[in-house]
Amino acid sequence: MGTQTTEGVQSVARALGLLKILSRHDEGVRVSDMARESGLAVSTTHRLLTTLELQGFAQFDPERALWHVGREAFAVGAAFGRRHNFVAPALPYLRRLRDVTRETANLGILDNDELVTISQVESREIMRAISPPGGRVPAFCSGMGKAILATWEDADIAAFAARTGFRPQTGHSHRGLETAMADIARIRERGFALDDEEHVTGLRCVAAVVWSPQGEAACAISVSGLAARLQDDRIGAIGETVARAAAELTAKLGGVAAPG
Amino acid sequence: MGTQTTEGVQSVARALGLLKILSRHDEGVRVSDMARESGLAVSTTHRLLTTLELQGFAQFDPERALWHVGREAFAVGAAFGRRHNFVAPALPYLRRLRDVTRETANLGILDNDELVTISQVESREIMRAISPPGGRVPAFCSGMGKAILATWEDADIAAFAARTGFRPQTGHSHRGLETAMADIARIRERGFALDDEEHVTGLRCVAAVVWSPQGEAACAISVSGLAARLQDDRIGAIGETVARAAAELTAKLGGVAAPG
DNA sequence: AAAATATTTTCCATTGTATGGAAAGGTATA
DNA sequence: TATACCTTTCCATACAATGGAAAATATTTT
Repeated sequence: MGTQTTEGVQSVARALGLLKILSRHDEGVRVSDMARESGLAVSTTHRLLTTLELQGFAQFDPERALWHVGREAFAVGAAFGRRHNFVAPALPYLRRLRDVTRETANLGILDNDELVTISQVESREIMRAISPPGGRVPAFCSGMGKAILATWEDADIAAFAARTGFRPQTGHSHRGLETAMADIARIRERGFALDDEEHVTGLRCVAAVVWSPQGEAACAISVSGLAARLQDDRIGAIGETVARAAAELTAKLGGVAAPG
Repeated sequence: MGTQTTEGVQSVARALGLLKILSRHDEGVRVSDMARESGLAVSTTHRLLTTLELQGFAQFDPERALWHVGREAFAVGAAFGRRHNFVAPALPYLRRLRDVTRETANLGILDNDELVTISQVESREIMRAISPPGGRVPAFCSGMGKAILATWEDADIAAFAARTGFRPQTGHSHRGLETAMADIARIRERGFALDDEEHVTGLRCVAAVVWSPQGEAACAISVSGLAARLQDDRIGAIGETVARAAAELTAKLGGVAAPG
């Protein structure tokens, strides 16, 4: 029996899984706990960790017998950050958004059909922002996701919906193409997207798209906060503020809005 | 024949190697080039890349048929950054060092018996700093490395030297314990270390250690520049400047210099 | 201090899984 | 259209990954 197409190369998938577990435990993890959490045999876990260590992706603290993420993982991850180098120039804009609105400002990209929050201003720590769960959201349940989708051709959006489904997160989430496209139309018209408790109940989010030099959506920025505070009468003004910040960031990055 | 103890689990080591290659090519790499660079069969390379992609560690751009580092690598690498969270608070001090000395300011840690430069002010990009080759240096050939070693017990330094050797990089590098310990003694006395073209010919570096709250060396900071510019008459003043910055950073981090 | 318990690390035969050649399926270039 | 190059899939084979068990360590209990 050869390679499983669903999982890829078994040992590699397992090792990467261990790496993910390590990244969730800043305080360090013991081999036996790793084995428990991953469901692998202790000996297998140990052998995979040793391999990760030999390559610098894991780090073992012999004093406390704890495993950590290693420097190579950092070095490799840095390459991803470099490719998305709009993060650093975006920070001043996010900060200003935060200061003006007094709400949390976010930056996200569409990756692997989901919206990933890459940066967020409040903690001011870039790295911190990505890992917290909730960083990945189905695109249709996210203001930033919808803002990016709205830049696509209708046919592409429909194909995307057919492929990924809607995966509604709350009672407010889209669950059909008609209402979603109506929302998309409003986004195009207004120049910003509203996530009205579609991801988390009680949370609203106003987002606008940032364009790349290629005339495609590079990322989106947003302001998110409690629905109780982000009430309808503020949405228009905040939406315009976010859209303006997005336009400024687009200019700063040398981006251009797609024609049409 | 079972697992090779030198390499660990073969497929995992290979996959991690591919990740490292990906991280060296921000512009993206094609499968066949990856195969060439790694020495693996094309089909094997493709299968491993697919596995990495399934786990989010690699990303495939179907338009251009190019492979990139994926978001999970970023998320996992972020965990390493979090553990070494003295990087962010150090930046203002590094900037000031750079401004005062007009030379490059660096921050490094001892990891895996080598000195790894984690951050460096000039580009202001934290992430950029770690990847460039030269980031890893044998501890005895580095100002920061020697500054950290100088905080250890003599016996520990000797054991370290016995274990790792000196691995001299230039004609000026240490290659014996006697001269190295004499250097260490001078470092302890003056409060800063001098790398006098011991790593790269023509490059000098002045470093001082930053202490952790546990009274151990947390990291080191340094100023590096051309030997032609960092001449003897400036070393004393720069050394004191670096040592002062290191002391301030230590205080900021709640660290304490070890007694004795 | 000694015994008991828990955890890490090594070993090894067995089997399942990773492998690379080859062929099929695509996409640019001439 | 034909040619060349590249990506992707398939498959029999052999080799490398596996997990149980034992050895070596560390930690806790008596």
